[in-house]
Amino acid sequence: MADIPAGTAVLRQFNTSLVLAAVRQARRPLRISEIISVTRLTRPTVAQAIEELKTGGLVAESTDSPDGVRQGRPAAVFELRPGVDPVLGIDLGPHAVKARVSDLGGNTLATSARAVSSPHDAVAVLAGVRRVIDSCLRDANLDSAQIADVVVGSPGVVDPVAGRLRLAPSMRGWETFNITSHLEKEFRCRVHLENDANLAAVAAASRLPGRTIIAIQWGARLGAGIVINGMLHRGKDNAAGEVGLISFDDNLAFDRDGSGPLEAQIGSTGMINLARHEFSGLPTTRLRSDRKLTAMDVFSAAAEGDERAIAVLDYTTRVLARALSPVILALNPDILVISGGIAHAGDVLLEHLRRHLQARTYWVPELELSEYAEHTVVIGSVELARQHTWDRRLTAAKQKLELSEYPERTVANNGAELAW
Amino acid sequence: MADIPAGTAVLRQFNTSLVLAAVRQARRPLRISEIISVTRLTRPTVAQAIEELKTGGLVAESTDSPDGVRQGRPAAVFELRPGVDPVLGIDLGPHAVKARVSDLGGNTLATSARAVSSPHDAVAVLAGVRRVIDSCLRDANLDSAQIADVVVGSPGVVDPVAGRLRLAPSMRGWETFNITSHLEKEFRCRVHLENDANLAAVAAASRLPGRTIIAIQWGARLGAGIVINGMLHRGKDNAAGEVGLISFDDNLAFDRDGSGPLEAQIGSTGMINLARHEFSGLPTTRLRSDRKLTAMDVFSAAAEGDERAIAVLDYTTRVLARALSPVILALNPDILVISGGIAHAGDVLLEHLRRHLQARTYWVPELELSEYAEHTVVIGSVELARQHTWDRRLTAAKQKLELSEYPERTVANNGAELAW
DNA sequence: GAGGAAAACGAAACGTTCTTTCCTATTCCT
DNA sequence: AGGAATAGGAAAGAACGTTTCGTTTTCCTC
Repeated sequence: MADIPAGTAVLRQFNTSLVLAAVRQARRPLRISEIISVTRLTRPTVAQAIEELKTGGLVAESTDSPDGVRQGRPAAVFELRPGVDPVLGIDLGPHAVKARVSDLGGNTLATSARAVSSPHDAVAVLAGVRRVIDSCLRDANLDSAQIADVVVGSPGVVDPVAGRLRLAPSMRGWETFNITSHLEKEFRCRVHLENDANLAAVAAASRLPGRTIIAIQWGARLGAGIVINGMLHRGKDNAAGEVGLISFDDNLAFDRDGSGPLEAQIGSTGMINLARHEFSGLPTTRLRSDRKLTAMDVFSAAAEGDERAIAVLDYTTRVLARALSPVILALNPDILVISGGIAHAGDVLLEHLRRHLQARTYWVPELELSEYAEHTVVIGSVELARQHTWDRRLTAAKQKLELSEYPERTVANNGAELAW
Repeated sequence: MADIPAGTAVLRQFNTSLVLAAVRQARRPLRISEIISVTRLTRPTVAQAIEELKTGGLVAESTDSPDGVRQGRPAAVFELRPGVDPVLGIDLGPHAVKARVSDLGGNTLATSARAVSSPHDAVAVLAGVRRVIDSCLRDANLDSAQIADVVVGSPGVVDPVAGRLRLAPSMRGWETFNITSHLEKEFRCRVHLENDANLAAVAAASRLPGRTIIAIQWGARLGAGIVINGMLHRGKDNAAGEVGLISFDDNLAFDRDGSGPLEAQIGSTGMINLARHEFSGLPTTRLRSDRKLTAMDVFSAAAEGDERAIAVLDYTTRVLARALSPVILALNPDILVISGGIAHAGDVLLEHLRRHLQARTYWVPELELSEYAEHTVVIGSVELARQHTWDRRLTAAKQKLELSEYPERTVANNGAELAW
């Protein structure tokens, strides 16, 4: 019965968590009196909690002099200890592998990136992953055992139990490889695998707490991450956000490379085709018609006003608006964020998309380009890793207040153990 | 500083809430020893909390003898006191007005319904509302002052601040009438206005806690209620779920009666048109072709195997599948629930819908007809009212642990009040 | 330069709550 | 009728937060 002794100790834990949450939300060094007014606790309580957090290494006294009050004895100010609970985010992209280390407070401690030449070669990619990780750890002067959480971002649908990928046609060979358990051998913490569009949504949500966001990851594939009131929505079997599979006729046909109908049409290869064939009649000053035309060429040409590139943009945004308008009408999100290479097309993209959405959705959400550009997914992964770590640090107390499962029936049999 | 005295008293409140939550979740009379094992509190603590809840009138000792254990001194068992915190749900439907009273434990205390002949006449509808309310209160032997919460369901988009309707074309005249403040004069509690499809979703969610649900309210209009992991999603400006506005061409045109493109096509009038004109070439044994053909005729004919009616169903479910497949791909919900008159078509409806969804969504959610039939919206409204009441009863303690807003800056000016 | 005001910090007394421990009460089984 | 099993109750002890008071440090004014 006394397995988990509770009591007034949970009160202490709660108040400590409360103080920690206050320090977190402030995002600046805080004086004790400020914590008092925010948490509505009394001075001795706050002081004791701060003391506990200091000995636990979570907060530290800041050397900055407190601003604002200029009279009386200067207060000691406290902040999250820089460098505490370092977390690692990894972006397993189709073209490059990126890593980033951040601490609990959100300070970036190190970053690293490497181009990937053969994304289908799991061994080669894995070697690249190891190098960016090592580089980050070295730059941040950290040992792998100190990392508090790891999040790996990748295209494809993540298998929730096995930590592997399902339906990841752009990364052939990865479906059979369990990257999380592979990495967990090197770290003393959990390693989480997450869909890249979901991470783009998490990155956007970190700037827009509590809002409802649809983040479109628009590159070779087309995926969406959905954040509902600040919470990432993964859907049944982690399979939410597969908007690339939206089709306009009655057949869900997959491409040779595993693309769904929508991403085949308006993904980067589709856009190149449009520029080379469907809209080849339109004048262009910046697009070459040889085989080396890339999607990025189209984007930058559109940003510079090239007529043919803009026609491609107009067409693809119209198709995207057709595909997404049911989702927008159903969810009515606050913001639609576009990330991926196409974000380089700039405001032209948003203008066309807005026009097409206005024709179909009645309420058009705010439209935004991801300000993190090609770093969106790494940033999202460190952000998610930080969220995991925060959850662990803050819910230790709250878990004690949650209910256990109910026994089906209550049966006592002489002296033997009870049925729950 | 001592405005809100906290202390060990919050611990008491927490534990009391915990015990209350345990009694709630159990849905059967509970012995103290069961509460102990579920809450992991000690016996004196649980006993004290029960005592407090008993004097507060929330729980009562049940007269049923406890089952399971058949040895030793029989334990007292406790349950939510029947009749505590009665709540009122009202369905302001286009054809009928319904009311229902339930207590905190979910026991239905009274129901009432009245047909509405002229839904555009606000005065007449309001008179009907008053009669069903009076009837319910009389049957439940309650005074309006005892009602703990009121939820009114209605088609249309609910204005979040004013408690009025926006965009409610099927209920003309209601946009200018503030029904919540009108009713709040009679009750001593808040009156909430809520979209009917949202309430259908809440009704479904009460049977399926924690799941992600899309509830389609399919009648003259077409609306969706969306529940994400057990939480109702209202969207920006409460405007989520307006799937009736989905269009397949590039123009969002509204009908004469304010219907959106999709609901004009496959709403009940659209279905009647299909049965009378587009599919008039198909044989029918049960459908009349005069002016009095109703949508309900089509549904029941389809349930009985009528060829023409089934063709209508096949066409409309195909259109619905086209419209909803982007939403399903984006959210990947656990369940899609269909409510409204069309649910009378029975399993034929689901079979056709499933076939069309399979062609477009890769993962098809479970499909269900609302088992509450035409009472879905009233049931959802009492359910939401119960949720409101539970939130108030359980979060009294939790609010004390939330943070206040942060001051912009901390400035002290001699003796004057601080800047927060 | 001295005194006062303002703000921060520290410590002890006090009250409330939970936990622990022991004992009593009731019922069924042998 | 006695024992075992379960429920219920009461008192001692520990932990925590609150209150209250006094001390320290700095800036401002005279």
